[in-house]
Amino acid sequence: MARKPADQTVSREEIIMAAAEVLRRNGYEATTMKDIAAEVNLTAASLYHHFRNKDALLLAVLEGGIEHVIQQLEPVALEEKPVVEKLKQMIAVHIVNLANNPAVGAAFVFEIRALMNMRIPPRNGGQFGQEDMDAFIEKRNKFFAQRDYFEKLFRDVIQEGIDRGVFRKVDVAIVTKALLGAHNWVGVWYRPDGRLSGQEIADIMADTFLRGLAL
Amino acid sequence: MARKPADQTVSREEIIMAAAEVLRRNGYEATTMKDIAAEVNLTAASLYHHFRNKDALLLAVLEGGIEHVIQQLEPVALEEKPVVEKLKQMIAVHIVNLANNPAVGAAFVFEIRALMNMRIPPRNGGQFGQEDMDAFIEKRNKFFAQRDYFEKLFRDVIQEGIDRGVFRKVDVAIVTKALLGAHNWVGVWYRPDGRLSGQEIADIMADTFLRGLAL
DNA sequence: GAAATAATTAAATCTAAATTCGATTAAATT
DNA sequence: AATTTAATCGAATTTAGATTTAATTATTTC
Repeated sequence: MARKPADQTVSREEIIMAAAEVLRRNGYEATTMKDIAAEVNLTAASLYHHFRNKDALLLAVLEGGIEHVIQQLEPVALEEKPVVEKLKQMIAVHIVNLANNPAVGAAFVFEIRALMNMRIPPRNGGQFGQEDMDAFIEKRNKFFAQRDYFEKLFRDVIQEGIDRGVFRKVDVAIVTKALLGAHNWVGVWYRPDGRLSGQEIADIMADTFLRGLAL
Repeated sequence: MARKPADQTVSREEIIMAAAEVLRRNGYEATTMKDIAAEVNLTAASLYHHFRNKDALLLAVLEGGIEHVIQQLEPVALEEKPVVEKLKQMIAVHIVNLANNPAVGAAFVFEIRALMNMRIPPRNGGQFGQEDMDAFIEKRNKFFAQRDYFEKLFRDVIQEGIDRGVFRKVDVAIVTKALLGAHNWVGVWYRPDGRLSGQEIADIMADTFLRGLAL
């Protein structure tokens, strides 16, 4: 036989979402292609029709996540408006994102290391050609650049606040790491059925953090 | 042959430290027994003389870490002194710990999931008896209890500050998670050769956070 | 210094997981 | 309707890695 009779066909996007969810539960290394496939009612072999290999699938999860956040964050960060408002809104965007998709958020915290340490070419070599490797490495580097840019968006706004005399003179690098650490952790502990919504959590955190920055 | 001639014999503690370091680099699932063994100039087989299996080794890393922190944190948390001072000191203890041993700190952030999802008995079953499993599960539960207790120490001090009218009325659960998230992240980005010492980072973070709590 | 114990190793086992392959069916195009 | 392209599967391949075993040497202990 081949192909399940009555069932729907599965899209690339659906696989990425499913992968994120399985990754959240088990982590990259502990997740098997079979696990991911099962989540969308496919066999492991079928996944290779959509992604070159497991690494490419992880990268796709992370890429999708960062692009989505940056796309929402950038306009706010670059807008001309009071820094306090701006930062408050950025915090909300980030945390609400994390709450809406904790799986992707958790991947950010947990799986970036897997991406860093990834052996290229992959373990068994496979039919990976030089071009495949180059393409993968380029995508990966782009991802890291976006991650750094994401952090920079926050850092720059905090710096702007200091320059404008709205925030006190803090160590911007450290304070930014502290803020993002608090955020990232949300992706780890947040549960959709919890007491508070993403927006409520964001408000509490923004409030506390902004008081910490106030003169 | 057997046993290296002139070399020193390796202790359980040394293996635990080595494991933490390798874990920090690669993560639990991606770390092989061979990797850990190499770090202490042993073969993989030798590790089984010191630990029942890979899981037990991870548990030992985490156990050692939490016990060490709690041991330092508890006296401070339970001491009778101004809450502000107390919390400041607790933050310093935690962060300095993380900075002194980022490997263990990173294990906390990254590897707890591996411990949660761990299949007992382990993959190939091995010579694991019911007693072994029971012992492992008990140790694991104890670890989780300690982790919760650790978080409670911080939560209680923040609550105390509110009760005494020293801190404003914040959502204690969320604010505690935010604080610990910021801390945990230190274990991820901190580098011993970086610009600031653990104590300096702690001071900056404590300062910002305490202002966030102030009335 | 013999016997027990601790630490180590090489080699063998055993399994799970990534990936490939060839066949098959569905859907879209021409 | 014929052909191409997309999606799927089962089975085979390959490999790495955890764990076991049996042997070897070092260190205590009596």
